[in-house]
Amino acid sequence: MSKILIVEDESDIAELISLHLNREGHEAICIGNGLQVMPAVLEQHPEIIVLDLMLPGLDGLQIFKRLRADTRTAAIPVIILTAKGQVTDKIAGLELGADDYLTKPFSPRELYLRISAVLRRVKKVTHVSEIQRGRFMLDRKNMKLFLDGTALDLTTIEFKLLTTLMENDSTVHSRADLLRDVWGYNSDVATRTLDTHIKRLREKLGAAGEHIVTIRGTGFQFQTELPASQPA
Amino acid sequence: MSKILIVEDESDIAELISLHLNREGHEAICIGNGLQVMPAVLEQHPEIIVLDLMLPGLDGLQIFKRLRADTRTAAIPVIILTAKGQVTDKIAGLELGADDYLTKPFSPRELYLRISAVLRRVKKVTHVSEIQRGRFMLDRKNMKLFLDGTALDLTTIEFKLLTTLMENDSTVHSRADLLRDVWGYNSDVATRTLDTHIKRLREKLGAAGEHIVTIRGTGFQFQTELPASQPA
DNA sequence: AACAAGCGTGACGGATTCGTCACGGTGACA
DNA sequence: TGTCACCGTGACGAATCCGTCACGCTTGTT
Repeated sequence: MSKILIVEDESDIAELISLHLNREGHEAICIGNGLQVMPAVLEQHPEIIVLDLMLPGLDGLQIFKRLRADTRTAAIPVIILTAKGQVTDKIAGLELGADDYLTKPFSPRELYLRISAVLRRVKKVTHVSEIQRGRFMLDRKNMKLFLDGTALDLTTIEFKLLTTLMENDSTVHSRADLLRDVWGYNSDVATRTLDTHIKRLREKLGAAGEHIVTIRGTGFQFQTELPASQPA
Repeated sequence: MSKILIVEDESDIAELISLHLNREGHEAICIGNGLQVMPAVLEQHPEIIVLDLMLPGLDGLQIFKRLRADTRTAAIPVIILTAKGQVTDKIAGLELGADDYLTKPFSPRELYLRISAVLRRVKKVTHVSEIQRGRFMLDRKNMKLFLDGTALDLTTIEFKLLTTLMENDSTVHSRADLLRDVWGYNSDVATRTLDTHIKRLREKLGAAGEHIVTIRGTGFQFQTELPASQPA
């Protein structure tokens, strides 16, 4: 399905991941040496890079910065692996432009889910500046929402929240996912904050607020097509 | 160069515009009847639509709404023509998702400039979610600016302002242009507001603020490459 | 050199926005 | 049917953001 570059020096971990990804239909390329990353990326054109920060020799952060600094590689999504507790403050300070972030130890399944999420996001989003969903039209460029052709003003957070929901409509976004996508990694917003913003969004959408559906115990979902309502 | 659809019932005006655009290397197609707009757009695939709001029969606003409601035509830039004073409140209320806006009477030259500006914007912007300029990387999707790899937080206006400047770097953006692009048409911000925001931007960029250059008497400009500084 | 227009800058008040909390309602499950 | 986790909602304070103004410097022109 997709080509994935894995930068990881511990060969057993790399192999485990690779095996699992292959089984899921992805093509995994493993690299243990940091110095080979740049050439490998330029040659192989992976769709995603999984980067372990703990590498012998070259620092993982350095690699990451170089990837982001080069025009040819800046757009490639990167998922960062790090040991628990290690360099977390450094990362927080960097506010890294990584697309996701995973702390060891983790299960291959977990990594696979993250990769899927990133792929989903990237493939749908990149190269589309306007999202059309039924009566809704989201204009990223001007940060505006059009409902039946009339413009609605949204705040920054409301816009990001709705964008995230609409990018992948009809899929359930868990609370954790939304918090991560909208607020970022190092966010310590309280539990009810998300609910409050969902509520404000629904308010602004008026009757169309029904398109934002609560999936109890899981999260929220944007439904472009509403199911036929039952008569009272 | 580009195919442009002109919807205008006064044939002399349409011809004048058409002539001028042809001379500038564009292909102009004229339509006088509102009902023919949709089929013409679907057949001809114009890059830009110039739409007169004052049409016999079908209302220009209706046409505009239909264009925006249809997925196949929603992304096409529209420049709206209107007589002075006419329906302005209606338009303000709509906050129309038009790409530009011209009040009659206007010179063909003026329209041409607007068209050029829109084309420039659209061609560069659409389909690119990240802008790379030297040490800067603008991430529209997450509304973040990366300077040498580290993230900077910008407010909504700051982000739009910088985006506008960076989209077309090394070209001078007049104050009027910036006010229009960042604040929108119906904005009544005072003269110094723009200056203040430019200042705040420069502050946040730190030393890199020098990339935002003042063109005295004209406007501002983003220079990706700074000229070699003179020794004191 | 003197003047005027254009621009940079600091300060300030109002408006918006955001996160948090408490409370009540609702659905799921035993 | 009762209990509990989960969710909706209103209110509130703090923080941020934004537009405006006044003042002074700079630039270029006469």
